[in-house]
Amino acid sequence: MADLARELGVSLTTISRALSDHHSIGPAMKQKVLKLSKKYNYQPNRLASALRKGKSQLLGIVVPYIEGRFFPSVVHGIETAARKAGYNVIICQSNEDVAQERRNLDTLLSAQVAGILVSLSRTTHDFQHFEKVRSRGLPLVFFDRILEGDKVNAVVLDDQEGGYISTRHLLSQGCRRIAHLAGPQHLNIYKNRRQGYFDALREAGLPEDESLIVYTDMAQQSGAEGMRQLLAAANPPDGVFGAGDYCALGAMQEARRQGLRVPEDVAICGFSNETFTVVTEPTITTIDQRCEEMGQAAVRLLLEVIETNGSAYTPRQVVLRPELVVRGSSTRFLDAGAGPVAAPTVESADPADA
Amino acid sequence: MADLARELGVSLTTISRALSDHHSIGPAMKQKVLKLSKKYNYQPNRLASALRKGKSQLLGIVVPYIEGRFFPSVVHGIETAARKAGYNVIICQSNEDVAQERRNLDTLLSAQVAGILVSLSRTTHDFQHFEKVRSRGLPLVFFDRILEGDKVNAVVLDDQEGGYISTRHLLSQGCRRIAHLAGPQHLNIYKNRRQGYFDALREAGLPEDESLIVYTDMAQQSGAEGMRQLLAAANPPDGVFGAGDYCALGAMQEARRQGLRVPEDVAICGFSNETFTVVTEPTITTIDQRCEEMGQAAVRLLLEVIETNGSAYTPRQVVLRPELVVRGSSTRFLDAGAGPVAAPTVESADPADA
DNA sequence: TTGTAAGCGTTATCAG
DNA sequence: CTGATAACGCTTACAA
Repeated sequence: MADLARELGVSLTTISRALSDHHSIGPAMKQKVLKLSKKYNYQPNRLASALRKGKSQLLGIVVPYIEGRFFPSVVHGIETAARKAGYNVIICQSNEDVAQERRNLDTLLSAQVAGILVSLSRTTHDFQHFEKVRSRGLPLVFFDRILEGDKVNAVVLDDQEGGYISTRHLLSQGCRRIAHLAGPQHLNIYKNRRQGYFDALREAGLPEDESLIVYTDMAQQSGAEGMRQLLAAANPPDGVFGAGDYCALGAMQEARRQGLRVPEDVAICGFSNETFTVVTEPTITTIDQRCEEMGQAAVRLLLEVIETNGSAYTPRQVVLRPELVVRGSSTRFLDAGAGPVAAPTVESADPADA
Repeated sequence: MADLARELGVSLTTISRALSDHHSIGPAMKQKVLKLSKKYNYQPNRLASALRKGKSQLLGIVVPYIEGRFFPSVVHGIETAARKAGYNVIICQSNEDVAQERRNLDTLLSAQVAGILVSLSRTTHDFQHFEKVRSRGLPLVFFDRILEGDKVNAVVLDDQEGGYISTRHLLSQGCRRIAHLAGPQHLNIYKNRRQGYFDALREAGLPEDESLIVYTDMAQQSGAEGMRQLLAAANPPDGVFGAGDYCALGAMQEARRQGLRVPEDVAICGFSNETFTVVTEPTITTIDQRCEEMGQAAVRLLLEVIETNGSAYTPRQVVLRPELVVRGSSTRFLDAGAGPVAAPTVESADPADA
């Protein structure tokens, strides 16, 4: 900047104003400055700018890890939305460890981020370490994994709705005895998915039948075992709603192993829209968690808080509607009259060149 | 810091020295400062520090995107290694677009990162936009997707070796007519995988038989079609090396559809160790690309360059050895005498709670 | 519309 | 071992 000022015979201030599009700057001068800055390949030093302004253009992300399908997709959504708004993101992993999560927060505070997006580690049971963040008035938004009961900004998926539309879909496909492969009930997401399942049954006038529920650890093998158990019963199910894709897959494989046809003899739905659901035979009907949208919504909410800076902002919760993705494992015939359900999507698994 | 100085009646300099563990500081004073800084919950301002020192503790990453299996895993490796060395990472996506890649670089330069890690976008065909980086003397390391012929620091996978060990494994399982589902040959990775396949055949005294090679676009469906073609021939293969997991899966499904047993009638290997390879029936033998290690190696290399700052550093290429992961689709009997090949691994697909 | 000067929080230099 | 001071590159009152 100093070089430009010297060469144009103006002050640093003028240069600064021209570059940052300040209102009180002549268009002629602005053009001159911009042109010269191009020529000199000027790169603004955002550190200096942020230091002076007391606000950087960085957003901090804390996630348990960056693997599997869910978090990378959310991060992808966050990065994309953040960049669009002129922000960069700095990523931290807690590795499911509160202590590391605390250190992550310190790091982000030190980096003077403009706001923080967090999905809690599994070992986080209180908000103590977020007090420091809050006391600095640093905007904070949680996504997916949150602690209940606290008034915080958050973006979450409506898991209950997910269980509901999934079960409803099975009903619409003619299933009348629908089993549920449930997850650990101390985790909210699984409790809610189960509740949605109950809701749909009740709505259809069907009884809650505990013998149709198998509690699993969500693994493929556990799903297969659950299925074995269900099929061994006197009155086996004609539909299965799995709380996750892995256990749904295990169930499907077990059913086929026993000579049953999927979906004709037993229809199956999973949850999460894992990558593999599109490569199995048949492909698996599942619930999409709107990972990208979650990231985008989280950024949107965060920017809102950042912009309404200072003024008392009432914490807000954004609840995303899950999306039913109908595929082969549940498609007995095209859906009719069961509400807005998409026809089987044609999806191609896109192999990356890596 | 000013508060601490006032309260302790010493100068800012002393505080700074105590906090940054400078040698010329009394242990007594150091303790006092550290203690008080804890009490006041002092957070260093890394922006100010970086501004003054002219070097931040940030590493920049530019990847085409953060999805699928490969890039998230590499990023995970990078983040982990970087954090261990006291660095944070800023992530940018190029979305396979050179123009965006250029902007990403500008962003990172502006953020005053200490070094940059890049995996090139598919539309990048020259290094022009990296000149700016190089001219600033900013350390630069490429990984996975690089431009050949240039002398740069890079970490890549030995794809040829991958094709070689995969084919060799099939040979060791008794296969004698091994087909190859090849990828687009203008991409180096696929050309190299095919070359490794040839190498293994030649070593075993088997001829290169073009009728055993089908060129695919790597998609599942394309693999199925390729398999159909191969099986329709007079002399069908008893083993298939697919250049990717998706096409290998398609081939496997087609073989089973035609009543063949996998691996007994035809053994199959894929490439990339995609997540789904562990949930199929049978599970798919594949080549692991060492994603984590690639990230770690890239960081290691970058830090080396950063540390040997200024002095002429000769570009170095790190070549990672791919790892054969033996699973059901190729295991006819336990391997013996074919070199160091792992026994079938017991892996569990770990469903995330999300 | 432009310029002057102070200052963001830290560290390097030089002098005690 | 400690302190005063300048400086990193940029922004912003305030003054002209």
